[in-house]
Amino acid sequence: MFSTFLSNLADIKLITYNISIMKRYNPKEIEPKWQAIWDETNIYSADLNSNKPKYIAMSMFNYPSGAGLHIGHAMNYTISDVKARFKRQQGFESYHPVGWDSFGLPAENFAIKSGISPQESMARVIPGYHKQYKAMGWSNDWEKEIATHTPEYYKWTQWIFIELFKNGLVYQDSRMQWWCEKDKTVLANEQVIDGKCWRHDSAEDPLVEKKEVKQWFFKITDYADELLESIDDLDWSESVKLAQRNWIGKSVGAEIDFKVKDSNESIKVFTTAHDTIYGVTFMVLAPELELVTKLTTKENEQMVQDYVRATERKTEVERQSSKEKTGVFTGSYAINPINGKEIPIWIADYVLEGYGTGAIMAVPGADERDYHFAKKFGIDIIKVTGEEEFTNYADIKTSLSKFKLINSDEFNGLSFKEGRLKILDKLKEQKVAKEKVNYRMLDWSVSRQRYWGAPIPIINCPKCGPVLVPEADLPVVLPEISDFQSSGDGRSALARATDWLSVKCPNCHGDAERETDTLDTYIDSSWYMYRYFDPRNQQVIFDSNLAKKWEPIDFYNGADHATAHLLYARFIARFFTKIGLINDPEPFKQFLFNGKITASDGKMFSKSKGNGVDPLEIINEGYGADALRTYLMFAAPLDLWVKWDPQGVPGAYRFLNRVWNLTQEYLESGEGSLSDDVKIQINKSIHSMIKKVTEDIEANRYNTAISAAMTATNDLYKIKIKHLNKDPLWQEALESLVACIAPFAPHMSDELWQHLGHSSTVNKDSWPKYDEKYLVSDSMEIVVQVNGKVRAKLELSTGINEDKIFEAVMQNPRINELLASKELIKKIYIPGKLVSLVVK
RNA sequence: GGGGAUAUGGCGGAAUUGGUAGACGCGCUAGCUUCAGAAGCUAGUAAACUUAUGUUUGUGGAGGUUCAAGUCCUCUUAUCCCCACCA
Repeated sequence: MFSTFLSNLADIKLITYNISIMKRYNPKEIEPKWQAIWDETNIYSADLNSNKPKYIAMSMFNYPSGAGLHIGHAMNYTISDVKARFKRQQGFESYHPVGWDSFGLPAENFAIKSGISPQESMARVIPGYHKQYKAMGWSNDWEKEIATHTPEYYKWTQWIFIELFKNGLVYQDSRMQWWCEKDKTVLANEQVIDGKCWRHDSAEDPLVEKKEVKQWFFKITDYADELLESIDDLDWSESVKLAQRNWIGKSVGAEIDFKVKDSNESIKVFTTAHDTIYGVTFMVLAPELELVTKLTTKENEQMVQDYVRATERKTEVERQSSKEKTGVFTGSYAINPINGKEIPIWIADYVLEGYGTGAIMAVPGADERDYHFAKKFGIDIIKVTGEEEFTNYADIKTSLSKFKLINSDEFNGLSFKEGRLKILDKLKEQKVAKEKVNYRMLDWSVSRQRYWGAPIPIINCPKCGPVLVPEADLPVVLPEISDFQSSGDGRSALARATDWLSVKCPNCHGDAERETDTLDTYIDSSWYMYRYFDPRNQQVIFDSNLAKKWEPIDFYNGADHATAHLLYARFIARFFTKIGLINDPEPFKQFLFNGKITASDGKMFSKSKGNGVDPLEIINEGYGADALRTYLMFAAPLDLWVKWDPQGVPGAYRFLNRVWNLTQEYLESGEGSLSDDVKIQINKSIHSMIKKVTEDIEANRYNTAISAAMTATNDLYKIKIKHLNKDPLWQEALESLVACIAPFAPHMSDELWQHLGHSSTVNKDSWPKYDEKYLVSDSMEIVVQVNGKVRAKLELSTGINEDKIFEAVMQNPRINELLASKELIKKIYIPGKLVSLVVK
């Protein structure tokens, strides 16, 4: 498709039209030329100490893989690049940073297979990206490039671990963790998707398992409330804000102790409906709880053990897919603190270890799941709420307070609301309950049994236990090794790096060993935006004053990582704020969750399917980066998914070509001047374009910004047929047009800007201003509707008053005809727009 | 099961927030140019009817509010996304 067109393009005959003598648009020539000039002049290097107002726009940084740049990257980084360029042209000190999220599993897996170390593959792969990023025309500041796998960077990732530790936000715990047999590593909950590892989720991949592992945790739950509450004020895509709220999953309720009969044990439960406590007819523990063994009686031991084992073998998917309730009785009873009733204690897999306390008070009279369980096992069901008479359905929906408690002794007749307060008071008096807020979000497990990450700065001493590496000894450099396979005992390949492993305890100076776990790579990406403010600092993580000047990130975008990454980054920012490094607890002022690009059939692009579109191929074929960029930004609103249209890039190319040719024709036009009439037309067209493009880029409506530039180009084409000459207004019009498309097509714009006589670049301080006075015209079109239907359009002068307008309407022959022998009941005038007449 | 979003020509999508539906682009049609193709330029392109000025219908479906509804309200259908035995 492309090749037919382009082979022709290449040997285009210079005989058509009158462009024979003028330069033709050839991206293959001008794009590398300008990329070299930008490189030499360093024009995209931001002066962080500048007095200009600052602006920083960035997309989520890239994981460098052998596959190189794909069309999804082209989408993401062009979005932030357009924003950065727009602001740069507007006179901001605009910073479009670049970096590499270069730690992580793919490079390590590749190393295991190939024997090529991750350090080496990064050294090979990253320079390739440099070329590709430049070929796309992205205005990155290469002087401040960072990569998370360099000791200069991960020294500070380790430093963050130490600071969090010193502030009581790090702890070690043994947990049953998801374990990926293929990667030989534990996984965070969010890395388990449909029961499989997020990196191994195809049909033939194994399901994840649970394994007990000692791990380090960050106490992100300490910040749960703050993180939740401040979501409201963020200028972020709504879907992402919602995902964050759900992820944190706050619920307000109570924690209640149930004593176990004939035992010193008690069962703590979390409930949001303590008002139903009179309806509790049994307790359920998650099978994994330690308490289960203690509460199981001799007679039930075998049955319980069998059930627990069966549950362990079940995957999360199996547990969730079967709605049929299963469970066994432990043989023990608990005492309901509100009325002293004995209630049987069961275990069942519908209660999850990880949520709340892992135990529930079951109220089959109120909860559907408990109801099904009770039905199946013949347990009592007590109804504890009754309804008042309702006159309509809406009342039931809107007013829970109309439900009254029943079967609840002294609380009978109270509404839910009152019952909640009074029942809780009574339980609190007995000291068996307290208000409790529960979160779905758990603490952040940061240990990974992998090689290719930042080593955890901990030394395990047989005498002193885990001891922090002293700050002066940072970074704990990842040793270069040759066998990257996990040690197989659950530890990373680092366990075999014996020289590196043995070390003296900083505390007692006895023999000790380094921690062999590395840090979750999400930590690397949770603070990188701040390192951009001071990427070469060896003394501190970053200059706090610079960070305070440049925070927050004004514009951030990405098509993935809507929950984990953004939540972790917000957590770290809050911590940085607490320790005084920065002032703003929110790292990203604006976040755009942009759509992805798929193949024409709506399926994801993938190498294996062979349906990929290579951005560089399109550039090299002759359409150029400018046309590709313009198409990607024009195809749809940024938050929608785009289906790749093979005709899209040629279409964008055609538009750029029109702008190019128009400029060339102007440059070759003769002396002359324009009539006032034509001047009004040109001014109106150009100034409304400037207004629309300015507002639309600001509001992330790139597609309509580009269409406004197209409309103006079309207008100018119509005018130029008869009125093209060297009048200064033509110069001004073309400069405005070129400047307005520069964020999308920066190479061509710089070339044309030069043709138009500028020695400076269009990419700085060139944004045109519009003047409202050109947008108003002295006539207006008034639409006349009769009974809601458009029947006439009148061209009237703007100064005319309402009476005169109606007069003009009535004089219109067509309207006259329609009103004949009808009675005019109502007339409405919407200023400057329309007249609506109602007749009978 | 819960929550959210979307639905407009042959296609991607516009629509000043209740005021001329279909901007802009793709595709298609015709004309010019060309040996020819491609590119370029000009014009047309929601549907049906009409010689024509025009008329009627039309924003997933059914109702409603209004002088006026793609936009607001009620119900409904389909698609997509997120969360999911969350106590």
